[in-house]
Amino acid sequence: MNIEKLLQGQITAAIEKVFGFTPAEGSVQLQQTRREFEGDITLVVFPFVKNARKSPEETARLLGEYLTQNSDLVEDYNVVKGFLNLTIVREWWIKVLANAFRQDKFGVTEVTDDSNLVMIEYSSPNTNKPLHLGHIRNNLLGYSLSEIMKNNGYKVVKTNIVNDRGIHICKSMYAWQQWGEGKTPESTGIKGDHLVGDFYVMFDQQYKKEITELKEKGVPQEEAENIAPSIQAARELLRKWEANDAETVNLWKTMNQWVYDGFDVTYKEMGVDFDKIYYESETYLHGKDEVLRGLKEGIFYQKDDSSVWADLTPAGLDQKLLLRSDGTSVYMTQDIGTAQMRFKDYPIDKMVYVVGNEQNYHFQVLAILLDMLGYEWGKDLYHFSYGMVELPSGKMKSREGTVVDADDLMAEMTEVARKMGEELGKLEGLTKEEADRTYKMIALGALKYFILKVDPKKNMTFNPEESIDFNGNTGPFIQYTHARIQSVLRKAEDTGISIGIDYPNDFELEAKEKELLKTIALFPDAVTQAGTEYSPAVIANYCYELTKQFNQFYHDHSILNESDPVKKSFRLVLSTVVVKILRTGMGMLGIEMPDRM
RNA sequence: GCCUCGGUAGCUCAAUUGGAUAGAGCAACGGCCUUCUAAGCCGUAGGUUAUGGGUUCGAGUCCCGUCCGGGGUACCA
Repeated sequence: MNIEKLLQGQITAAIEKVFGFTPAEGSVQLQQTRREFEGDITLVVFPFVKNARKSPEETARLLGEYLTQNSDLVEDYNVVKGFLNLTIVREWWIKVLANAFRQDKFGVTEVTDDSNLVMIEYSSPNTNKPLHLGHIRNNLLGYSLSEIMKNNGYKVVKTNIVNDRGIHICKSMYAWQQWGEGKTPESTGIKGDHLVGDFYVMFDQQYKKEITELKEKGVPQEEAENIAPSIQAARELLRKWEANDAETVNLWKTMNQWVYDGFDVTYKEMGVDFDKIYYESETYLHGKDEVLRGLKEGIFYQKDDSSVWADLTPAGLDQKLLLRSDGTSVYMTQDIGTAQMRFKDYPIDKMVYVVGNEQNYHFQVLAILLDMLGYEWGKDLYHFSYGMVELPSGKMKSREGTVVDADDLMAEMTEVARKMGEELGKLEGLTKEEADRTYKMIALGALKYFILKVDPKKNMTFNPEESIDFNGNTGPFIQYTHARIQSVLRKAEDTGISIGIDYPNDFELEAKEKELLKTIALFPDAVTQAGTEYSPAVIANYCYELTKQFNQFYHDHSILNESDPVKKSFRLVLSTVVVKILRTGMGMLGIEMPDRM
């Protein structure tokens, strides 16, 4: 039950009664009362002053007077300029707490058999190099979004399309053939994805060298890029692969497997997973079939060089290539095939692609193409377009060695967490395993929160020089508060205090307690908003706000040493509910909450 | 060139979608541990919201211009 919705109805009725007109749809605007003013909920009265034919102050005063007299929710009011600040009866806030305490899953919508199914694609790596910071943002957003949708009552299928095929992996394969000396992850002790990535770098160095040499001989840049022996060799591998050459396919399988094994470790460390994995090598042929069908049905057209194109000028766009002149497929072809397979495999109500904003155009086109091909769900696909992660020096560039490696970053953060934890010496009673688990929890909490608290649509800056904070508006701050509450609750349990949710009529709330209750009451709205806006940041900011509120309360009022048993009981309920919300909320960000730290 | 997204405190980010005196954290400075975990709490300082106009009771938010930056505009993905 939502206080604003209830009030909206009462205020509409009040306006009709007091001023004799019906307010326009959506004109009853309610907001949280700012902390510097008295009151809980504020009505903006400007939209009504014209019809009320009174000054803003007078309009507000008359409404406030009426509501205080006639509403069971409003116990007092005050007017500041055109703002009517309403004080909600104390019983309401107590009821909110009791509700949250009793409910098994406060603030979330449970999934039922009738729930809509949303498929969320995220991660979708190339298999020629290890995951980096950019992938981390993608993975964290995708995982978090999945959790948020689940908590908004959707069935969720998490999916990953692995780009296992193409010129990029052939480059690593060629380099391995040239300079690999039979090296494997086992023989070198190097994680598979990193090993393959090393060869990709080797290829690039060789390729660059060849281009330079050719240019010195007077070959123009563009031609040099095209005829360099290494790129020719890589292309030859791609041709052999497409022709199903046994040796090539074997090497491809072997090296991809190294990468998958490496990715598995990274995903596990990051705490993300998938329900269904698609491989481009299996979907691209379906895409090709679809494009050829489109050609036969006159939806697409062919040029003299036999390349296949779509005419998107009716949609205000350009011409788009779908098959190369040599018949091989492009990125778009593959995505058409993947989409088709997915809709065959699952009863998808909504398809979400978690892909960076550099591909906005691609997904705009994909939606149109699917629509042209006759899939009614095509235009409904949702591109969850997020911003890039930049370094203080600008964009990350793998060639310049400025990429922040995912494995390294997580390991470094864990070390920082360990050092700090050992300095503070708070985990002394724990076994080494428990302490290690906690340090990892804190490190990942810091990293995940740092990334997810930012509006996903915006670019963000990451400075690898300054390690991520553990104080202030951070994951560990919230984790720490959770651990402190758990500690109090453990002690309460040990002493066998009974906690109840029935309070006498004269039970008074402290100011900090009421602030906390108001914030608790907002949790369901935050979950809903995060779902409709596809925004983990909404959850992160909410959790921070709640945590801050709790810490202020915790600082000012003792829980276990409170002499009044009713107050003590009330505060324990309050603490229990905060723990519950933080676990649910941070869970939606993929962040675990330690009981000690 | 064209399309598109953005510019908020020294730094990293908010701002209930057009509402009150633009808020947090970090960094700086000053307080608070004999008391439920100080990874905490309180305070000081920090802003012409890139810039010029417009719309209205009200603009960081909407419209137009200018400047600066990102991305896209590939027979790359």
